[in-house]
Parts: sequence; structure tokens; C-alpha cells
Amino acid sequence: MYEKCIYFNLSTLNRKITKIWQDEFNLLGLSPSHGYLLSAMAENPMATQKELSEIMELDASTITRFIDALSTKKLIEKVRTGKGAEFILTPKGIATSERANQLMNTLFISMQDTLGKTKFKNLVDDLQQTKHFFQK
Amino acid sequence: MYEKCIYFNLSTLNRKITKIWQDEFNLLGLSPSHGYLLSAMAENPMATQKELSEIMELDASTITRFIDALSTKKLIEKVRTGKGAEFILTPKGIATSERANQLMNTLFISMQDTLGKTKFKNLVDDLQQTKHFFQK
DNA sequence: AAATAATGTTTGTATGTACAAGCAATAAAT
DNA sequence: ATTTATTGCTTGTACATACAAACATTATTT
Repeated sequence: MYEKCIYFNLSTLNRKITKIWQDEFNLLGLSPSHGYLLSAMAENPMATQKELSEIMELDASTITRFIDALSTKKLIEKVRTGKGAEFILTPKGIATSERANQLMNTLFISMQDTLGKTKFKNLVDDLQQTKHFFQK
Repeated sequence: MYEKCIYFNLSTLNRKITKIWQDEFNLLGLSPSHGYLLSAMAENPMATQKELSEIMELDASTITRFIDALSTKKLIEKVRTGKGAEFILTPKGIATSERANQLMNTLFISMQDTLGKTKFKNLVDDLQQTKHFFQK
């Protein structure tokens, strides 16, 4: 019924892909977003929450919640530094971020296999480009 | 950082497109999903909730909530018929469903303009096809 | 130095959606 | 006809996320 509708097809596909990611990340005891944030923090050790929110393209308040969750799980430690904040990954956090990276890679390969290498690449490229048409 | 990741690009784009849709549908006093459901009900007058959930590709329980919302807004009336249920759109519901259809069309045109006609079509087709690789 | 602005973070609240478990009604099997 | 299974709907609960407003800290102006 809504075959031509970008909103409908996008949100439907998004739910399906999200479900796959969730099921996998659950094995790590994390939601996909939490896993991605942790991995982003590992790769950008000096990043503030503001910067992390830009990397993740999420609202700053959302990052606050995620960081709370990661702290509660003892994956990171948060150090308030005046206006901003910095973070250190605990050993457990480092290990988990590595497992998250592996998982992302596994999922990447698996998607490539499912959709076909070029089809997959085209889709992702298109999504990425399209994204940029819409500012914050 | 996550340029090649389908999950990241898809969910980011989804949030952006959803925001555009939300802002527009708010003018109708509805969320996009509620608007789409109303329009689906107008077009499938005999559909049960189960069928609506298949059309919308949403969980049946989600349809229950949406129907509650549409009822509360007096856009539909619900008639329990034994195991299932049927619905009639109120005059206000009919009018609103028509405005929702118009809105969808306006947004379609506007997206076509923003992204370019063929680029847009390709993307939507790809999303639609990709969707089918993943069962319920 | 005091007042004001800018910036970064947090909190309250709201929304969309799923899943699991329950309930209600009909259908099938004994 | 009574039990059992199937089907459809609902309810409780949980999660991801946004927005607006508050708060805290630093920077700028006077």
C-alpha cells in the first residue's frame, strides 16, 4: 500500500535491521546504541559528550542517558572537568568495546552476504548521502 | 566514523525523515503512524486489526494502541464483533484521512524535489526490496 | 569585579514501538 | 457437550530517543 513512500519503507526497514542488531548486541549485554557509543569512546578518548553526540548524530541529552547506562555497567568512568566531562574505559569496557567492534564487522559481512556486495554498498552509500540532505 | 554501517546510516536517516514527517503531521494533530493507519483504514474498510498490522508492518499490540488513540480523538469508532473488531471512520476521520493522503503526496513531491527524481526512486525501491530480505 | 552571554550537561516528560503474558471468543477433537 | 487448541485483541512493561527547561561553568562585556 505504501510502496512508494520513503517514510514507510525506511521506518519498516529500520525496525527490521534494528531488531537484528539488537539480538546480536544483546549477547554482549548492550543495546546497539550503547555498543556504538562505547566503541566511539574507545576511538575518541578525549571527546566530550557534545562531540560524542555529533559523532553519533544523537541529541546530547540522549548521550547523557547512554553514558549513565555505561557507567552503571562499569564499562566507563566519568570524570567531570569543569564545564565538560571526560571518560575512561574500564578494562571491562575496553574488552567490551573490542567485542562490539568485532560484532559490527560480523554484521557487516553478514549483510554483505545477504544483500550482495554491490547492492549492499550502493544502499549504504545512498543512505549516507541522503542523510546529508537533511541538516540537524 | 560509521560510514559503512547500514545500521548507523539507516537509523540516522530514519530519525531525520521521521522528524520531517512528524512536523508535518503535527499540523493535522496526528503522528505520522496514526495518520498512516487512519488512511489505511479508510482504504481497507473491512480490515481487522490483524490485517491492519500486516499492512502497516507493525506489531498487533501497536495497532491496538494506535486505534485507542484514533478513537479517543473521535476519528474512528470501534465495534467489537466477536473475536475481531471493525471500524467506521467518523466524518472527522474521513476528512482527516483525506488530509493525511494529501500530506503524504506533498511530502512525496517534496522529497522528489530535494533528492532528485531518479535518485529518490532508486532509494525507495532499494529500501523496499531490501525490506523483503528480512522476514517478520 | 559584576552582569551577561555562551556553552555543556542533566532532568522531566513524552512518544513510538516491541515483547510477553493474559483474556476472550471461536473452532476442533474427543 | 466438554476439553483443548487456535486466533485475535489487550495490558503491563520496557527501551530508544527527542525536546524543553533547568543548572553549572566558563567567557565576554561593561
